[in-house]
Amino acid sequence: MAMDAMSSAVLQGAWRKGPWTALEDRLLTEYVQQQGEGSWNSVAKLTGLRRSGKSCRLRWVNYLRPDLKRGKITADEETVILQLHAMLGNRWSAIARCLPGRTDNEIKNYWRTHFKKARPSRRARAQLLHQYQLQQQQQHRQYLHALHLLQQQQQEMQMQLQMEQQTHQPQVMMMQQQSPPEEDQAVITTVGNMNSMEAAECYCPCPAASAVLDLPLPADDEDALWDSLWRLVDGEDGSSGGDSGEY
DNA sequence: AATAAAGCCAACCGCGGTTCG
DNA sequence: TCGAACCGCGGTTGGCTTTAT
Repeated sequence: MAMDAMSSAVLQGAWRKGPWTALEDRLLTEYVQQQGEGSWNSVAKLTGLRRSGKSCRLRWVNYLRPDLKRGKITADEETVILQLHAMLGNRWSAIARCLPGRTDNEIKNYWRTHFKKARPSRRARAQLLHQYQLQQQQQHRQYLHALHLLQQQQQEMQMQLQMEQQTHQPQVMMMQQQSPPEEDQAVITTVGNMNSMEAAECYCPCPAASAVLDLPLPADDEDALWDSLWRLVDGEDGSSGGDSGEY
């Protein structure tokens, strides 16, 4: 009996895995037609399917749902995927909700196979560029602010030294105990401990990002630039191999 | 024609959030 | 309030198919 097999499977934890058969598909479809979606863990109890609730849900959502759109991703859908991915990142389910009939798994697989290491669309490139420019501007402002505070501090110390020389009074010690606000102190400490090269890297931490700011670029250099950018986005250090795990 | 490499996709796994008793 | 069960999501894997050599 199916129920006997199911009970045994449940008790032993021996859920069936691997590709679904036509019979399993039919049982699951009938279950959803009668019970509706949800309560996936009760599918095995009511149908005799030796599949976990998780597996049943996945099979239904990704393959059996009647509103699924079959066939290749169209150019329009591809555009939507690229635009939404530029905005949302790897939030596949959110992207899928904007593409009726497509599943998050389908979109995820499509992205991986078509765009994972490919040159981004113009819009996606513009977005990436914009992010870099904002980051650079923010770092530039922080750098200038830190420099300004450093100069102020140096001027104050010079004035103190001059006053000390003029009055021969130990006021310097008193003045040195006055501290700038905490956050300024942190910046001063950070920048103050840097040599000029480190400060420059703080402002402009990677060659690819620097190059972005120098647009427009010759077409030949642009490809190299985007390669650099992708490596940066992927977090590569130049020694990575294989294709598992990274986006 | 044989075979290695790459492409593709269905399915599984682990984790985090939500619901319920 | 807390813990177990359930659900959904993103990442990863395994295997089949197609393409290149």
